Amino acid sequence: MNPAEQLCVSLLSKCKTLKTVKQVHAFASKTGLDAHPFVFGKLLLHCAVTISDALRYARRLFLHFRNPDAFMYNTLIRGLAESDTPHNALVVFAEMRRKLTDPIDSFSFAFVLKAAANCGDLRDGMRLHCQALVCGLDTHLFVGTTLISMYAECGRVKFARLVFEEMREPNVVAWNAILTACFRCGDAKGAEAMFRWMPLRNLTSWNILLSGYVKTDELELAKKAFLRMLMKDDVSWSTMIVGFAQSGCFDEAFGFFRELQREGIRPNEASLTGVLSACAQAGAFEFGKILHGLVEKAGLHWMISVNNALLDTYSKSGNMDMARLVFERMPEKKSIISWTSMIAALAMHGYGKEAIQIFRKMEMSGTKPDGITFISVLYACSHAGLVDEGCEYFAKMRVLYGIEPAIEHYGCMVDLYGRAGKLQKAYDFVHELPISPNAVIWRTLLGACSIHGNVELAEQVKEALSKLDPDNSGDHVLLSNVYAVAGKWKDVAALRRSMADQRIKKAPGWSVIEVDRVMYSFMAGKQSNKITEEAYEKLRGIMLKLRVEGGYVPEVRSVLHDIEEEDKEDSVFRHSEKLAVAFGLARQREGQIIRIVKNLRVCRDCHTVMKLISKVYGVEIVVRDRSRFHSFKDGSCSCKDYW
DNA sequence: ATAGGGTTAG
Repeated sequence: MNPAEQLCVSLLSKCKTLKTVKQVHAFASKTGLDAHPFVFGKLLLHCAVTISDALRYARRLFLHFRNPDAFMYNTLIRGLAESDTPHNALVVFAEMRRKLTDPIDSFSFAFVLKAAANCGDLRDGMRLHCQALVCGLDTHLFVGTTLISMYAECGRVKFARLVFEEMREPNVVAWNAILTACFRCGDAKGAEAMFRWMPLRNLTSWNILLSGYVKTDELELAKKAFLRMLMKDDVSWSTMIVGFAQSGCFDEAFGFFRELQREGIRPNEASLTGVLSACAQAGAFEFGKILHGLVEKAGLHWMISVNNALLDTYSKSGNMDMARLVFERMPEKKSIISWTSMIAALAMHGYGKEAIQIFRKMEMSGTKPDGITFISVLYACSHAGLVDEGCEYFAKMRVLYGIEPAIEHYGCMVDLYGRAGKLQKAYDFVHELPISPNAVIWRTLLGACSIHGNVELAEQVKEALSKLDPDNSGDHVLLSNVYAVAGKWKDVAALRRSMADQRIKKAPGWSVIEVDRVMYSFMAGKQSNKITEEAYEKLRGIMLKLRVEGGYVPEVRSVLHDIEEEDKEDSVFRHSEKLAVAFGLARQREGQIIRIVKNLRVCRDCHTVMKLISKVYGVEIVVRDRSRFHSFKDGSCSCKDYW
C-alpha cells in the first residue's frame, strides 16, 4: 500500500458513523485511491459492518466484488451476525461453502456460530457444531469458545460444559465463556464455583461475576465483589450503575456515578444511560441537564441509546420541550425504543392525540411496533379518554402486526373502559378474558370504581383481590375511599378495624422538590423540622389567600377516616404535595417553574388547590404523579381534570 | 463483560 492508501485506511478506522465512511469513500474514489479495490474494499467493508445501521451499505459494496475471498465473506458474516437479522449470516455462510473451495477456517465458524447464538436457534447451532467437528475445528480455542456461548444462549449449560471439557488448554477467554454460560442459564452456584476454580482470571472475569450477580438480583453480592476488585474499568462501573438503576435504587446508582467521576474514569454510553435512567426515575430535572452536558462532553450525543435515555429523562422530569428537541434531532435512524419513549412521554403529559400521531408517523417510517409500543399507545388513549381509538388499536395489534395481547394490554383496556366510566363494559371485558386476570387487572377495575363511586362493583372486585393479593394496603384504602365518597362511614370504620387487625398500614405519601440543586422531601403527618415548619407557615398564608381570592372550598370527600369536618380539612391540608408547593413558592425565584415529584397520585383537593395557586400566584406548577404529569397554568391543568 | 421504552394503586 502506498502512503495515500494507508491514510485512507487509518481514516476509516476512526469512522464512527455511516456518514463519515461515505465521505472517505467519496474522497477515495475521487482521487483514484480505490484503484486498488481489493485492499481498499476489504477495509471499507470491514469498517461498514462494524457500524450500526451501515449494513445495507456494506451489502451493496459486497456485491461490487466479483470474487470475494474468505476474509470478505467472514467480514460480512460477522456484520450480519451482530445485526437484527442474524439469520442472514447463516445464509451467507452456506453460500460461502458452495462457492469457495478453500477449507473453512476457524474464523468463519466463530462468526457464524455467533449468528446462530443470536438467533437462539439450537438446531442450526448443532448442525454447525457437527460441521466444525468434521473439519476438526471443534476443540479449537476460538471455535470452542463460541460454541460454548452459542449453547449458553440456547439455554444448554450441559452442552456448553461438554464442549469446555473437550478443550485441551482453555485460555482465559474460554473460562470466561463457560462462566458466562453458567450465569446465563441460571446456574449461579455453578458459576461461583467456576469462578473460584479458575486458574487464570482477568478483569473481564470479574466483570462477568459482577453482571451475573446483577442479573440474579444479588446486588449486595455484586457490591462485595466490586469492593474486592483491585482493578476496575468503565465496564465494572457501568455494571454497578446500571444494576442499581434497574432495580429502582436510584440513589445508589447516583452514588456509584459520582464515585466514578471522582476516580477520574470517563463515563461511557452504558454508565451514562444507566445514570440517566436513574435520573428519569427520580425525576431530577437539574441533574438531568448536567448529565446532558456530560454526554456532549464525552462526545456520545450521536448514539441512539444515549439519546433515548436523554429523551426519557427529560420527559420524566417534566420538560417536554427538551424531550421533543432530543427526539427531532436524533441521529441516523430512530429505534423502536425512541418511538415508544416519545409516545409514552406525550401520553404521560396528556397529549393523547399527539401520541397517536407519532404512532402513525412511526408506522409510515417503516418501523414495526412491538408489544411495549402498544402498551404506550393504549395508555395514551386511556389517559386522554380516547375510548374508540383505544379499541381500534387494540384490534389492530393482532390483526395488522400479529402481536398477541399480553396481560398488560388487557390491563390497559380495562383502564380505558373503566376510567371513561364504562364500568359494566370493563367488568364484562374482565370476565371474557382468555387468561385468568391478575391482581393488577382487578386493581385497575377497583380504581375505576373509586373514580366513579360504584360501591357494589367495588365490593365484588375487592373480594377477588383479597384472594389474589390480600396484603396490599392500597386496595384497602381504595375501597375505603369508595365507602367514604358514598358516606358509608360504618363500612369505613369496619374496614379500618380489619386493616388494623391484619396490621396493614397505609403507605405514606411523599413529595420531593428540587430547589437550588438540593432535593427536599415532604411527608404528610407528624415529623416536624425547620423545613416543614417553613412550608406550613407559607401554606397557611396561601390557603387563606385562596379562600379569599380564589373562592376555594376544601374538598374532603376522599379522606380515609370518619372524623369531624374540620379535622378532615386539616388532613387534606397536610398532604405532602401542598407542602412542597408552598416551599417552592417560598424559596424559588420568581417566574421559575415549580416542579414536584410525588410517589402517589394527586388527590382531588390538591389538584384543585394547584389550579388555584397557578392562577392566583401566576406561577406554573408541574407535578409528576405516580403515573403521569399535571401541568398547572392559569387555573387549569394539562390533564383536563381527567385522570 | 456494561445500555435505552411499558399496565394499576395508597
